[in-house]
Amino acid sequence: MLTLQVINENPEEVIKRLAVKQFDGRKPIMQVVELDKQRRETQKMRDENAAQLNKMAAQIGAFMKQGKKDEAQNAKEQVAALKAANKQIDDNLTKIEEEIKDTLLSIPNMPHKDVPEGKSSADNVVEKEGGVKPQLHAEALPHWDLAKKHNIIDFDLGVKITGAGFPVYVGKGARLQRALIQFFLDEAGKAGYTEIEPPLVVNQDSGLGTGQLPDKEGQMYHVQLDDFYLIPTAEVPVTNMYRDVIIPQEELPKKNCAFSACFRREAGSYGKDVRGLNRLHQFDKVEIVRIEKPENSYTALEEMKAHVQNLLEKLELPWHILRLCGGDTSFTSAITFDFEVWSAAQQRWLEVSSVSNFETYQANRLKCRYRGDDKKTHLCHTLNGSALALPRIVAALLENNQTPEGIIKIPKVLQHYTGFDIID
RNA sequence: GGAGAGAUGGCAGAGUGGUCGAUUGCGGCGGUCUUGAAAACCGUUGAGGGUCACACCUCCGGGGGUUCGAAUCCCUCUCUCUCCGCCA
Repeated sequence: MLTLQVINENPEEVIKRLAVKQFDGRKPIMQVVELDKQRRETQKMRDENAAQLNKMAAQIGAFMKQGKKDEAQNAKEQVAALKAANKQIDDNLTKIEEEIKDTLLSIPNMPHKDVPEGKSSADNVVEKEGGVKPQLHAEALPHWDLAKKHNIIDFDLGVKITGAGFPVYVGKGARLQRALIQFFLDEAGKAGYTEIEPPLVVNQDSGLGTGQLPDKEGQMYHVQLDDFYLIPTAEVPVTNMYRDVIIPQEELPKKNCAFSACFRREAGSYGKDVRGLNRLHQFDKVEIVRIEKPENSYTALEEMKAHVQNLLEKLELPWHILRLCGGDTSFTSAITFDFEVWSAAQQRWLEVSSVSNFETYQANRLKCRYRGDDKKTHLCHTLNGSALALPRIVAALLENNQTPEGIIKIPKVLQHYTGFDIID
């Protein structure tokens, strides 16, 4: 969530920048400013009463010690009246604080100044591209047909065992998954990211910390018996490692990577967009997460983009980078770049990575801080990106690398991991 | 799952109703001494709110209660440890 400090400093500027995200912030921002003023006044009253009460309690203690029973009794009666008054103020203060928090939670992150105007994905800007789109032969198949033909991914079996969106990878298909995971983790390791194997279920506090809760409650699988949530991305457990932590500044940046299965309910999705591997309820992903000092976070963001680009180039896939417009940038993000790969048989781009800088928005909720040269605590910047999500990479690899001979070629860089160079 | 013990500042560990936001040790930081370092000695060292700055307020796992007054008593939740059982 945004900090009160930023909002109080220049509410008009905040409103203006939120408008880039197609968010009308006037009402909530002004409400926060007003509520915060009330909070300060109310707290002042409460504190003064509390100080008075503390003083009298100490006095009573002194009277008791000296055996002045009457004076003590007299003071006790005065305290009772004060206490009743303070209870009222205290309740009021709690109410105001809750209202401020709820309002703050309803306000999205401010977009960075480099985020382009725009309402929807149609307004995203292609920033950079690379690779060559392959020309497929006449009998080329989409990946779901290829998966069936070569018996490497069984969607029907997944439906039988669990339901739609939970494919079963078989033989070389399973091996390819493992190869990609290993490849991505190795590359992240080489780039200086410390590998984490996180829990796949998290508690409510963690969901709140990274912003999945309360607004995206319906998108996560909820284990009701224990009140746990299946993670939609490793970002959740990994970023929450730094919840309620003050990091010595010499330990920054924190660079972590993690492989995990990801679980998403994807309520409301349907149609051709969800065919085959295009959209799943369970999928594999390697995530990179960084905790940075504010002055370094945009350099870090560029490094992360370069890292993802490098992965796609090594996999020899046609790619491009989208700079998301305000309307398409997520609630918590200040700026986001999406990477898409060209799926030759489907003749469409598939999103395989999303790299974002959240600046202090997540850190404020997480209370993730560092101690600066001034010996004071400051909020960190948090960033994350997929590096990479598997299913659509697999879709593109299968489709783009199929040959007229009816085999699928494995990119060189993966052969060492798969142990085979073709799927026949 | 059964029985018991516990949760205090970066760590260790006192504190069982009154000036305790918390003894002490370690660690950290600053200084004295030293050519430099170590040792020794002195000082300092939690977070948040509030203020121009002070004052002041809140926080001893979370929530609630008793009391003029709670780290200390009561209720409740969560977590940790030990023993037993089960088990990849």
